[in-house]
Amino acid sequence: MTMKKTKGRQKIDIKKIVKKNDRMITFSKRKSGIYKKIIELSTLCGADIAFLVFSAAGNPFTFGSPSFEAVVERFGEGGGGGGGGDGSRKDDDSSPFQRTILDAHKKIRLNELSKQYTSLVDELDAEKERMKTLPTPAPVVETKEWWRIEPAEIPNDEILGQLLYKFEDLYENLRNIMEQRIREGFPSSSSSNMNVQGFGNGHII
Amino acid sequence: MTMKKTKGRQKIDIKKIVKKNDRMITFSKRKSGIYKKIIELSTLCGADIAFLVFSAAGNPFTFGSPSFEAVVERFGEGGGGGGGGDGSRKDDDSSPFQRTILDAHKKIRLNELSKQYTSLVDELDAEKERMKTLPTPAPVVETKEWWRIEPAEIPNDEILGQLLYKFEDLYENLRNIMEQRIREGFPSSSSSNMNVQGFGNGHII
DNA sequence: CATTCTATTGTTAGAGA
DNA sequence: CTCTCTAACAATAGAAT
Repeated sequence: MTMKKTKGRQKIDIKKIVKKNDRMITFSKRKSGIYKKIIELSTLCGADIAFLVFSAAGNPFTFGSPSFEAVVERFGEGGGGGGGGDGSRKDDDSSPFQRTILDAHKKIRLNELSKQYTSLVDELDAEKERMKTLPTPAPVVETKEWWRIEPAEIPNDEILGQLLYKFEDLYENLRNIMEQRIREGFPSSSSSNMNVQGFGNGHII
Repeated sequence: MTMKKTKGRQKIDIKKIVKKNDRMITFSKRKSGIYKKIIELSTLCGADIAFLVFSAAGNPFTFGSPSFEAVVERFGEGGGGGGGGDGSRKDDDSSPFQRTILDAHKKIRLNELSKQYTSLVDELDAEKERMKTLPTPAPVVETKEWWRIEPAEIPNDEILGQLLYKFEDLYENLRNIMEQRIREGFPSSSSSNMNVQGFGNGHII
């Protein structure tokens, strides 16, 4: 007789998968499926997309088109967000948008934070480039939990020293930047025109 | 004769849809499709997801589970990001993760920025609540482009005055907070343990 | 931009590597 | 967690609202 090779796709209820292994498999496959959908939507419609997901185990994954960071930055630059932004598991692009004054502030604030983040990333990228030119390039420490770097994981003290120096240098740099920004003060809302360009349109470094 | 009611789904190439109207329709439908996929992935696997998309027209839409903002905040709290983070239209969760020192810095920074953003949002939410209790609740200004609020759109000068006062008050508040944080200084990397908890685990306000 | 209808294409559950 | 295979399910192009 002709046995079917597989049972084929089975209908499942949309509720938490109990078996850990099955859950991980589904997570991996469906995440890939969404990535594909994102690429398709971006390509077909010329949309910019950022996607961020934490697995049940707490591992983060980011994906974006044209790139995760570029889209997040664009969000900060004045694209604005959806509506209330409080809804749990609910679409927040109600139409017409409830763009309240509160939202305006959130955007202005996020814009500034994003700018700071962007310039820091640029600085770090430059630093990364400089370190590449070192005679003995420092081996990269690979840890799943970056905030728990054990001393034993650092190959040798020389490299550790180099890294610590770089860290302190960068912190110093950032501190100076923030102090300068505060001395300059924030623009006050003396006009109803709250264009974000008032915060400066270039990198702060 | 029995004419088919529709042509059914047609195969299409994944390239930019030329006809503007068709593109908008596809954008709307596929965006909804991805929202559904996100809810399913979140429910099935217990994952937290944030999704952000800009339409070709530049309109932003956010979606998330359990909520867009909660997931972004979690990202800042130490979840860390994917790998290199530079790839255009490419998955950045290469395995094993290339969690470089650069990434660690980006996360620490993002963590702090996110904290500031979160506390500002909290403050604004509280402010929003207080304004609700006013005798004459201020009508909300609805504009698609929040950064271009024309004076004519403000119902009357009394409400405008109220709003401007609130804005300046909030800016003042934030300025003080940032100055205080800078006086306290940032933790230096004197230890290899760079746990983000060093930045404080509560709101800064 | 959002929705509905239907035929058709695309995605994926289960099992195994 | 990732990847392959196959038979079912599920998403969606096109047209119209």
